[in-house]
This record gives sequence, structure tokens and C-alpha cells, in this order.
Amino acid sequence: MAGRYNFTESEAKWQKRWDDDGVFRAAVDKSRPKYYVLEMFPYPSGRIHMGHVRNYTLGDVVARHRRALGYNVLHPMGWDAFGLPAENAARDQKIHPAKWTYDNIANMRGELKRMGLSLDWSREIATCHPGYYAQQQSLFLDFFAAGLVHRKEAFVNWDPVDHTVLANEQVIDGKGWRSGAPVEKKKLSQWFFKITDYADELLDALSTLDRWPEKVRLMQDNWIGKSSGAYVHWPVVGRSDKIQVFTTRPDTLFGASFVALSPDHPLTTELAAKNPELAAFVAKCQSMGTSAVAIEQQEKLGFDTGLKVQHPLVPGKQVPVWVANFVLMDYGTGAIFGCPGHDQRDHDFASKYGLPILPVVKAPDGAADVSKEPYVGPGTIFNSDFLDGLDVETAKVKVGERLKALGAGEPTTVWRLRDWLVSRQRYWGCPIPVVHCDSCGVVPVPKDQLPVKLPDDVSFDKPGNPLDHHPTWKHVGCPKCGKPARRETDTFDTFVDSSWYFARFCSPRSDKPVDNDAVDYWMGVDQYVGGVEHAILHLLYSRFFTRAMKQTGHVKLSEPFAGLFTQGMVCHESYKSADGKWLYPEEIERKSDDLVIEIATGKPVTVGRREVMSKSKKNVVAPVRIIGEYGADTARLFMLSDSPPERDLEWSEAGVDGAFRFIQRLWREIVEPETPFAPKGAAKPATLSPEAEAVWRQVHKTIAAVSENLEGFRFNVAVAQVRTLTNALSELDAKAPGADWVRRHGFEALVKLVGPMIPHLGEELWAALGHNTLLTLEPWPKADPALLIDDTITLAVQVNGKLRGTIDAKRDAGEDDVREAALAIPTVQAAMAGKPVRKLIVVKNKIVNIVV
RNA sequence: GCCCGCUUGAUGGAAUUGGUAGACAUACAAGACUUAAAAUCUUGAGCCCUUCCGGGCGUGCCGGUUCGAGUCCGGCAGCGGGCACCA
Repeated sequence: MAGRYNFTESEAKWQKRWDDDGVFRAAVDKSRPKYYVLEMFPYPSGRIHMGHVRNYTLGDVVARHRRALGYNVLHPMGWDAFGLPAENAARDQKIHPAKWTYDNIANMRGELKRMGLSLDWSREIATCHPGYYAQQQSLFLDFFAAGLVHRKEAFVNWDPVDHTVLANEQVIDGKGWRSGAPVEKKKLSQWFFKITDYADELLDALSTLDRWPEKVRLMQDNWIGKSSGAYVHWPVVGRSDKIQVFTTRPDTLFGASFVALSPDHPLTTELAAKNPELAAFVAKCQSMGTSAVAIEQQEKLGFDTGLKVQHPLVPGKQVPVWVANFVLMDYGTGAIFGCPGHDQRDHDFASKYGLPILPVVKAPDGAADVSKEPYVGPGTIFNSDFLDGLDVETAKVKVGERLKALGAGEPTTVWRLRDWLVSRQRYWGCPIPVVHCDSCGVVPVPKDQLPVKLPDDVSFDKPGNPLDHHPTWKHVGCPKCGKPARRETDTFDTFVDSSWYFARFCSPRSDKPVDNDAVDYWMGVDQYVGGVEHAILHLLYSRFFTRAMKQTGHVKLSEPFAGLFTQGMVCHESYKSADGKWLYPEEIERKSDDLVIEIATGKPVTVGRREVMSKSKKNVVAPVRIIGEYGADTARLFMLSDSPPERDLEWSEAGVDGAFRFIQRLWREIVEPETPFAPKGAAKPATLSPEAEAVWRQVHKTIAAVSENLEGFRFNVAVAQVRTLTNALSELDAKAPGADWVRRHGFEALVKLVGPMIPHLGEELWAALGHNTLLTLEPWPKADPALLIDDTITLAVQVNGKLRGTIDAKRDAGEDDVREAALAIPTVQAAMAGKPVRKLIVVKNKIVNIVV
């Protein structure tokens, strides 16, 4: 009766051993090459989910592989611990946010530890710990002194019920996601980081990030949104001021038929003060939804102000000034000129309000009718004075020069990227360390008074910011003049916390934000692994923060993440009961291919499509349950098998079973082999049987292939190769001369190859093979190059490109021998049907193609 | 609307980057072991035609380049993602 691998016992044993021996502790060692592996740290929601299991398994494979390759590996873990859910828990369950958070951390730490990750837990950090956020405040003060921070009025999403600003993502169809109240656009004084100072550099440096996914670089490129064009000044008739517009099509300036202002433009505001109709129009625009759907369906609306502006290049030509709902105040200058002939939106607007439509660009085929549809392609300029006959691109340059010479405008670049609004009216975040003094204005808190700690005694009974309601906390003396002053009660956006944690991990207990020696050795992160959902915000903010830290002398490099890997998500079918409630996978039973029932009621269940696991649809599987039933190695192996890591992975019980079977089988093959292996360290026999020799070659080919595939993040292929080798070693006839030796050393290599993937079983098998060292500390196996090249090669023989047979030939065999052998194959002759050879192609060691 | 990616058996996927398509798994079927089940082992299978031998077709669709295309080029369709009254 075959035994069974006791994963529960084994996994606990090896985890304890690794811990006792401190094998994952990292220390600066300048004599060795370093490798910094980091996965995006989790929000402590209370439990790990399958997304975490996948993320941390991927990172752990990299970390363990690199360690075996001789690198000094830093692989830390921490907690993105500030944020709104803790406050909601406090309000709903009457638990203090700190207790809720630290309890969650304790639970999740335990769950993560059961996965057997090779983490240096001595470096654990939580962003809500004063030891962390004190240093964040210190960084803020440095940024403040360097002019990278400013406070300005901005329109923000304000939830009038919850009394807080909301991020754009928290506004759904113009309503607050929690309260459901219509969100107001409110002008508030807010703190910003000047990320736009670095817009150019953040864009340019994208091209240096050659180990980042192309997709992510592209998304950041779009997000930064560099756009070249020109400012054009339009003098207002009868007034002394000018309206400045931005355009990317200065070449179509002669086709202008109106100028349109944003409802929020200062001139609009001024005019509306004296014009109630305009004021009503502006109010209407502002009350309209800002969601994508609302905008899509919204009609273009305009209001003629009655003002005219003088065309900058055509004396005597005047165009009307309108206010239009589609002109955004926070892009460009908040004013545009409309050229209906060559812009869809302007065309819609002009058609609606009866404004002239002038063609100024001829298509290459000479077509110039724009009365029905605007023409937006390339072409030749006409109706445009000195630009006539030029192509669009040349005309843009020419008109820019002319505008500049006349003082009527200038070429410019505008960006979609806005400054980063970092203040939040919330309690559970890092306090912004400034004081507001009636005499001195905004005064930074001196560094020796940091941290500005959050008060513990807060109440969540009232809506709004508990810091603001606190009876005493905000009342302090001004650090400058000593007079009574008020603390800033806003806290930082939690994206600030995660914008530098990777640097903090280098010296997590330092009394400075970073310790130079440590950060210069460890940074940047050689391999960062995480979800693609952070492709823009977190990664862009971190890139900005690293530059700001460089400018303020904390780090020497600009880019935090040299290598980035974005993993796919974990998906599962969803289930809905007969009465329309979502059901967990364990609440259903599959009776047959098309019958699924709810266990509790026996009623049929509607099976939904595979989609990302989410609590709201209950299509989740708890990692702890899987680890308990099958073990961490099974969970890890399943995460690595089958699906390429960058693609979505479909969770299936069958897949888990498959991984579990392989674990058990590998254990049996090595711990209870049917025939014994050669003794440990036995010398290679003088001769191996041909089969044994072939398997031994396969061992080396697998070492080479797995090494390459681990490096290239093709973990699913690496797993398949490991399985193939397992099959070969197991099928090798034990009686063949040398088989016992090949089996011992083949399995030893195999165990090393699977070590990063299924480390507990790896250790168990390494010990079973008679070793008393830790597999974790063993060097990576090396493939013998001589064994990677076969002496005989099977060549495919094609006739007219179709496979008709194969021949075995010596490696690098001469063309004549190969030709002869190929032509001698009966099936090949049959396919040739007696026709003469017209052409014969021999690709060395690959293929023969006979053309008849 | 703009930009990107993907499309291979029943399913997940593999294919040395132009050279034997379907590795490795999962599911399925048949068999062995078992009182039975589980576990394990063996065998089968891209589709179609054929009693055997064998043949034809086949990587979303149409076309091209090539001795040879899943792979390169052009067009189309479907699915997914990002951005979006961005001037």
C-alpha cells in the first residue's frame, strides 16, 4: 500500500526550520550582486484572496530562483494599512480603525506565512504605524521646501452627505458611491504634489523601462497626454483683454468661425454676473453629470455671449464668443476656437447653431466639401492666405512662427496630466504636517516635532472628518510665532503611502526616511510584480516620488522599478440561486454538465460566466480552505500551472486536484521508489544504456529550458517541462544499465528545479534523497552544454511542403547523405508519384523539402 | 470615436521566433486492481472519409510573400482592455 505525503506536517516543519535558521533575512553585502524582488503590498482587508496567492507565488518563485543563482535577495512584505474601510468598520462595528487594521494584519500575516513565502519578515512595515508615517511627513517637508508641494483652490467631487471629497472613481453616475447623494463640484483649498513639473521626464523615461510591459508604458503615455499645438490670442472687440485659446490645429486658424469658453472660465463668470440668462446657462452646465455615460448622451449646448473677438491673422474678421458646455476649464486654457470644417465636435456645434463652416484643408484627392462632415485627415491648406498650398504639418509650423512674430500667440505643449491632489478629509490616513496660523499663514511643522500623530480618541458618530471634530487635537501653537493656530486636519491620499514603501523596505527601522547606504545598495527594485489595475496611478505616483526623493537628496536614482510584471486576475464562474441571490461555490453542487443545484434547497442554479473573483458576486474561493485541504504547495503549483502568468487564470477544482496529484506522485516516485536509486554521490557509470543516456540528456535539456522559462516568466511552460521530465524518469526501465544512477541524479536535479515552485515538498524530497542541507540554500543546477546537443537528429521530410516521413541522421550530416536517405523513404516516393525533383531544400538538422 | 491586445482540439494552453501543429495538463471514454468506491495504473482520442492500408482537411475569416506560414505582410470579423466632449 503506497504511503501518502503528509503536507500539513511537512509544510509546518519546513516553515519552522526556515524561520529558525533565518534563511530569508537580507543584509547588505557589497561583495555579492543584489536582487530586489517585490510584490505589491496588500491592503489589510482581513483575509488573503486568490489574487494575493497568485501574486505572491509568482514573486516567490523569482526570489527563490535568484537566491539559488547566488544573488543576495531582498524580498520583503508589508501593509498598505491606511484607508477608508477601517473608518467604515469603526462606524459600523464600533471598532477603532487601529485595532481593526492591526487585527486584520495579524490574521493575514498568519495566512501568508502558511504559503511558505521566502520573505524577510524582520522588515515588515505598516503604513499606519507612526514609525512609517513620521518619515513620510518628513519627506513631505522636504518636498515642501523644494517647491514640489502647493496648495491651491480646485474643483473637487464633494459628497454633501458624507462630508468628504471623493476620488473620481468613487463617483458613479454623478452620485457618491456610499451615500448615493448627487456629488457637487466644490471649489476647495487642497494640497497638491507638483507631478506636472516632471511630466516631460516621466514621459521620456518610459522608453528606458525596457523590462516593463509595453501595455503599461503605453497607458502611462496616454495618461500623461502630451499634446503639441499653439496658444492663440483673440482680442475682444470693445475691451482691452484677449481670450487665450489652445489648439492642436493652428493650421486651420483661417477656418475659425467662433470662439467658445468653458462655463467655468473667468470671463464667463464675469459676464454671468451681469447676465442672468448666462448665469442660468452656466448653472445648468454645472449641474450636469460628469460620468462617462452622461457625457456620451449629453447634447452640445451653447450660449452666445454677444461678444466678438478679432481674428489674429485676418484684419477685419470677427467671430462670436460663445459659452459651450463641452469646453473643459482644466485642459488647455479653458477656451477654444472652433473650426467646424475640420473638427467633428465643432462641426456638430456649428450645425446646431447655424455658424459658418469654412473648408481650409483639401484632402489628397482634392475633395473639399465639409458641409455634411468635417474633414480631419491630412491634406493641403487653401483659403488661408500665406498657408495656401502647404501640407498640414508644415502649415502648423509656419503659422506658429507667424503668430509668435506678431505677438498673437506661440507654439506650446499642453499635458493631460494634472497635479496630484493629495489631501483627503479623513481620519485614517497620514496627517499632513502643517499648521495654519492667522499671522504666519501656512507653517510646516518642524522636523523635531514629528510625527504629527493621529489622536486615538476619536468619534465616528458624526459624518465628516473626525480630526476636524476632535475637541483639542487641532489646536496648537504656531511653530513660528507661538500664537494659537490650527493643525491641518486633512490627511494624505493613501497612494502617497504606497509611493515610497519600496524604498523604506531597504532600511525599515531607520530614523530617516531611508538609510543611504542601504537604499543605494538595494534600490531599484529588480523585479516588481503586481496587478495591472495599478498600471497608471500607483506606478506613476511612485515614479514621481522617486524623482522627488532624488531631488531632495534621499535616493540617487529616478526610476524605482527596473523590471515590472503585471499578472492576470483569478476568475471563477458565478452562481445565482432560483430566487436571484449570489451563491458561494461551496453552496452549489454540479449534478451533470448542465444541471447545477443549490445544496441547501436542491433547486437549480443559474451558472454565470467566468469573471474576476469578487466578494459581491461570491465567486470566490478562500485560500486558507485550499491550503488546509491540499497544502500550500498545491495552491502554489496550481497558480503556476497551465495559464501564462500575465493572463487571467480560471480557478477550477479539477485544476487543484491535478496539482495535488502531481505533488503526491512526485513524493511517491522519490520517497517510495519501486526500484532503489544509486547511492548518494555515486560516480557516473562508464556506460549508460541508450535509453538511460537519452533520459540523462533530457535532464540537462530540462535544466536549461526551465532556467530560461523561469527567467522569462513562462512559469506554466516550466511546470509542463518539469512534468515531462518526471514522466521520463519514472518510465525509464530500471533494469537498463545506469538507470539507477540517472534516476538518482535526474531526480536530484528535478527537485532543485521545483524548489522555487513547491518549496516544502522540495525540502522533503531533498532530505529523502539523503541530504541534510536545506534545498533553499542549494545552488541552482547547471546544464552540461555537451548534453544539450544530440548526435542523431530526426529530420522531417516534406514533399511540396507536406510532411511525408522522417529520417534519423547524424548531426550536421552532409547534404548528399540526407538527400539520399530522404528520397529512399517509401512514403516519400509514393507522394512524389514518379515526378522528377524540381528543387530540393535541405535545412541542416531541421528539414528536407522536396519540390516536384 | 481614438489607442492597444487577443483569437490554436471538449477545456487551459505548448510550439527552439519561418521548418514534424496540438507538448504538458484538465475533462472524457475503455480497461486493470477492488465486494464496492476512492486512490493508483494502462490504453485511446484534432476533425472528416476508409473494414485494414491509407487519404483529405485543419491554428477566427479572405488574400499575399515563401520550397515551407500558428508564426511575416494587407484587408475583414469577433472578443477583451485602456483613454475619451482633451480642443
